[in-house]
Amino acid sequence: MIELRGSRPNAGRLSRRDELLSIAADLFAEHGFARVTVDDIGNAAGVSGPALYHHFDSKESLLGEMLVRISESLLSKAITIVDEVSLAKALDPMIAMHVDFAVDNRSLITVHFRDLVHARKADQRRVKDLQSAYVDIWVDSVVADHSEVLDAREVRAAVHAVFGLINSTPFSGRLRRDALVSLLRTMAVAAITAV
Amino acid sequence: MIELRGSRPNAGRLSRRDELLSIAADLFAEHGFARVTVDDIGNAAGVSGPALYHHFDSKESLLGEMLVRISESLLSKAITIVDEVSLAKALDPMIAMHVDFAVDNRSLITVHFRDLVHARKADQRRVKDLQSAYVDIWVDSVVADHSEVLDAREVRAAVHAVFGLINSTPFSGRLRRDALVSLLRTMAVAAITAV
DNA sequence: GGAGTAGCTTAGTCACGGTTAAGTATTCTA
DNA sequence: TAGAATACTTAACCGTGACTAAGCTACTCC
Repeated sequence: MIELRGSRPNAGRLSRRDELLSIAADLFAEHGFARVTVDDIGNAAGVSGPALYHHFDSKESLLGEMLVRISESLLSKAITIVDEVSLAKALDPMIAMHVDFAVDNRSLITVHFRDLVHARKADQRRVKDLQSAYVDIWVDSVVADHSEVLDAREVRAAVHAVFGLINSTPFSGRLRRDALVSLLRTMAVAAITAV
Repeated sequence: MIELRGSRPNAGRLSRRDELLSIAADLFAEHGFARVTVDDIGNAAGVSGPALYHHFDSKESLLGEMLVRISESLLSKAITIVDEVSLAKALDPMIAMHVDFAVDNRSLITVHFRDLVHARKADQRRVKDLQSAYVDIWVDSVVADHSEVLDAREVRAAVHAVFGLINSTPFSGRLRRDALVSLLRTMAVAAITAV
């Protein structure tokens, strides 16, 4: 049994940890967290099962880290945008940003709102808080862009609807990337503008 | 230990089977299929665990039936609409129908596209076929309503995006029912019209 | 060149939960 | 009123899969 361990000082540029996270994301997206075993993840990474525990406390904490990262990433991007342009002008670039993310990270999108229930309570809490902050920025941006008074709860529901629209990428089939991006942007703008 | 079995000849009007299906749907929606035990379902129904096996072959087949029912129900409603009005005029009523469904069945919506992976392969196949037929009707309706030639794959992606928009009801918070219905209809129409 | 450490291995252990077995009470039917 | 059918009960089984233990190898850094 010839092993080529060590012949790969860091094959890609991702740390082992990130590599596992990425591999696990694809597996979770395809089969669901509960249906993927620790051995599955190991095998897909070219190592065997329990090796995972040298990088993560548990299967659940791996999931937790994955989900928290996504939420943090989206939130930080939204904050950056709002820092660069005024709140009232932030909506379009945020739509563009979110569409890019959804198109380029279909697996993460799927896992994110399918397997959150499988994460630890504390991680769920953290993810929900981050999401909530993210939604707040969108809501504030929509409100800031309108002169008339809007019902905040209605805007919130509308923002969630737009997320639903954009996050449909896992079902979008094999459309050319730029065609999909342009389609989703157009639809998202039209939908939120109709409120 | 006093049992009131039999003092309830058919408490509601649902058969035991339907009652279990409904209870399980709520539990699955809240915790996810994999996190709900057979005992949980039994307890919530006032019976104990294995009683379930007098009504279903397995936990998985219960899920399968639940998912297939949803898909069948949506498809049959779409077919009814198309039978009543012309294909080109079917879109608005279909949006209204789908919105009503999504608003009134949040649990089912959640389970439907979160726990499909946990169903038997055969049930997954059936659900996907039904969904596909449902999407086809929408796509045909959109195409029929336009005089210019549309890219079918693009329309398909757009329809999925509208589903994502409408199916956001599990995240919509506590908005008045009619306000939510009207919001989602407006946004859906605007989104699909923008294509 | 030896020690630390990162990263892995295989061989278990152990709890959880779906499922089966076997038996009981109630209602329905001939 | 037998006895079939329905709907349940509790107790037990047992496969699966997360996780632990203990030990090996090969780099890196003084």
